Parts: sequence; C-alpha cells; structure tokens
Amino acid sequence: MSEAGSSIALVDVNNFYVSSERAFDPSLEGRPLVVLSNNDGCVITRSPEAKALGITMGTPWFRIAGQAQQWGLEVRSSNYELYGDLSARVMELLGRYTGNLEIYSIDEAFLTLPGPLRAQRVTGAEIRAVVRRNVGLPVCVGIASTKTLAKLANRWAKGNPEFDGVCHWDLVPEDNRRSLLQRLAVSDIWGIGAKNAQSLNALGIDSAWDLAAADPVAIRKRFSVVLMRTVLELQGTSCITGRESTGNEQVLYSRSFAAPVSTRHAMHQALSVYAQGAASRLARKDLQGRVLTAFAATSPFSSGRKSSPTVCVPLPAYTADPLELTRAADTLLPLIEEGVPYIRAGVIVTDLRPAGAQAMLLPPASATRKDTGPLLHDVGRRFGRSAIGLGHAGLKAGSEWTMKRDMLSPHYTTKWSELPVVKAR
DNA sequence: GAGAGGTAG
DNA sequence: GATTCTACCTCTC
Repeated sequence: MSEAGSSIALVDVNNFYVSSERAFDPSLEGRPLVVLSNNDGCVITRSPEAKALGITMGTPWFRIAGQAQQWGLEVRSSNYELYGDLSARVMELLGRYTGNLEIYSIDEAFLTLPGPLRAQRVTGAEIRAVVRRNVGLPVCVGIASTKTLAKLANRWAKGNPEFDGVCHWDLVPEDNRRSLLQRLAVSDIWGIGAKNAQSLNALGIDSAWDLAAADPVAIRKRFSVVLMRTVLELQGTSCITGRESTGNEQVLYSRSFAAPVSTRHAMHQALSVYAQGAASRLARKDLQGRVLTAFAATSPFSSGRKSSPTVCVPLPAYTADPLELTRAADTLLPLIEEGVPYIRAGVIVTDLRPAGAQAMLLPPASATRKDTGPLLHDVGRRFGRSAIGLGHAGLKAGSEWTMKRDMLSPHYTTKWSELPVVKAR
C-alpha cells in the first residue's frame, strides 16, 4: 500500500493526557501525575514519575487514593474537552507534512512520508519540534516501511533518549535491529494481545525475532489472517490497510454510574441522558442512525448474580432526533429488575448514514419536530450541558448516578470562562 | 446478519 | 465499598 520511495511514520504524543495537563500547569512538570478514567474509576495515563512509583495502567483509584498524599501524587479527572481540542490542533499540524494522514486515535496518527530515507528522518524531527512549539506537547516519531515496524520504531524512540524522539527503522544498523527484535516479547508487538501471545509462546515463539522468522502461511492456518499480516509486516511487507470508512460505523454512549442504579425510575433517567448524549454526538458528526441498542449491566466483579439486559430496536427512520432515540432506549425498561444493582448502561446507534443523504432516501422521521436535536444541541452549547434536556435530562444538579469527576482541570481551550490567564510584567 | 472474541488506545 | 470507554476487525453459526 505504500508507494515506492515512501515510508510510514507513526506520530504519537507521549503520555497524552498527562502531557496535556502539564502544558497548562507547568507546576506538574517533573512530578508524579496520573489521569483517571471517566467516573474517576481507574488510572489511564501516568507520568514517568508515577510509573516509577509502581503505579500500573488500569489501577483502580480507590486502591491508591490513600497513599497519594504521602507519595506527593497529583491526580486529575479526565478532561476530554481539553484533550480533544489539543488533539485536533496536533492533527492539523501533521496534515501539513503528508498527503495521507490516518488519524488512528486521539493521540496518534500514521503519515505517509515521501522522499529519501534521510529526508524522511529530517521531516520527523521537524514534526516533533513544531508540535512542541505550537501546541506544547512532546511527541515521538517512528518511521519504517510498515505500520507494525513504525510502531516498533516509535516505541524504541520513546525509551531511548539518544534517538531524540525520532527513530527511522531503516536507518538503524542491522545488528541493533536484530538485538531489539530478540529482546522484544511477542506480546509487545502491535496487534498481539495476551491470548495470542500465550498460544505463540506454547509453540516456542517468544520474541519478535521468532515471529518475524515464522512462516506466514502456517501462522494463518493455525491462527488468523490478522496474525499473518503482523508476520508479513515484521518482514517488511506492508499489508495493514487504513480503516475503510473514515466515518463511524456506530456511536456508543455508555457510562458507569457513580453509585449502582437499582430502580427502573433512575434507569429511565440515565437512559434518557445517554440517548441524548448519543443524539448530540450524531449531530456533531452530521450522522443519522437506523438501529438502536440499549443495555444495562451489573458489575462483573461482584459475587452476586450477573445480568446484562439488552434490547435492539429499529428506529422509525434514519434519525438523530433525541426524542426518537430516547423513546427507543426506553424499550429496555421492562427488562430492568427492581432491586438489581446495575453499575453501567449505554446506548448504541448503528446503521449510520450521513444526514445529508436523508432527503433523497427517506422523509424525515417527523416533520414537526425535526429541529429538536439541533435546538437542544445549540442551547446546550451556549448555556451548558445541564441547561436543557428532555424529561429527566434537564437536571441542574447531578443525581446519585451521574459521573464522578472530582479532580477536573479547567477547560483551558474550549470555554471562555476558563481561559488561562497570562501575566506579563 | 448477529453475536462472540480479540485487540487497541 | 469501591474496577473506563469507544471502536474496529475477524470468525462462526
């Protein structure tokens, strides 16, 4: 898939959420800092200093909260408004360096870089400097002939300061590459998770070097095409394509509750809020959906009876109307048992189409209320998310189940009232 | 086509 | 006492 004379670069922000917090609060520099998942549930990003304390990814916050003060550990709730905005700024910059930008996640992207290998490395270094200067975030760049190797090079650059944040795999001496591959466990290769790593180990394939030496056809027979592609990529044959659709296949809005919900009444409120969350996400992406799935679930960690009621219902037409979505989500309610402690619920909208196609294909869901969605969206934007909503979604105060975000930093870049103030003298 | 399983960030 | 969320792909039935 890569054209002759071009390579693939993977640009990835170092500890993205932590770096975003530090970009606006330099006092966090050099200190142990973690950012928590939604609902302040568990650790999802750590500064190097926090890693040094032995805090692992996914650690539940309650398990380390008691020691935080003694460690001098700083903690923040995740501030997706801030991270999303910084991400967009980074991606815009990256787009200036390539004709082919594939945004892979909020903090990383693949770029096709043309030209001779050394020129590619120079471009990588420039990207790093420009993102640092313009957005204030540190990135590392890995460059290679395939995505899997670019990932690997990126990881190598991150761990070794002598690379200065940029590693071009094809410019590294062969001996060094071999020794890296021999030291890298298969589970650390992009695309190989715990399950496959275990099965590979059982066959005596322990390192990336071993896997690169494996026969792709044999791997395909015993495992899958996915794993075969990884082998080919390690061997230098590019075969992992970008995601086909640039738009989403589905929109999923789900949250864990701050406290378990065990009444149909509270579940009704939550579903209503989540359906409207899904509706505004659809509106932002200018999409409409035709099928809605609603679900609730009890804790997979508790010893009690587990239950995860689900409904999947067709919508009356392609729509992003919060009223329609809310009504559809409510069909889950009869399956909700009073007294059962649900800890999570969500709404998924699938079978998506661009909203623009609507007029040609089907009449709008309902002519009289087709403007409800944009109206709610607009009012919510201007006066705050809790200013307006349907039914119980217009709650000013959070009820017992709403998300915990006790340690939130300001929305430095997305709310006028929270802009950082710079004092000059 | 739906659901399960796997993987990732 | 307390344990994220979103999205994709492939395989199987």
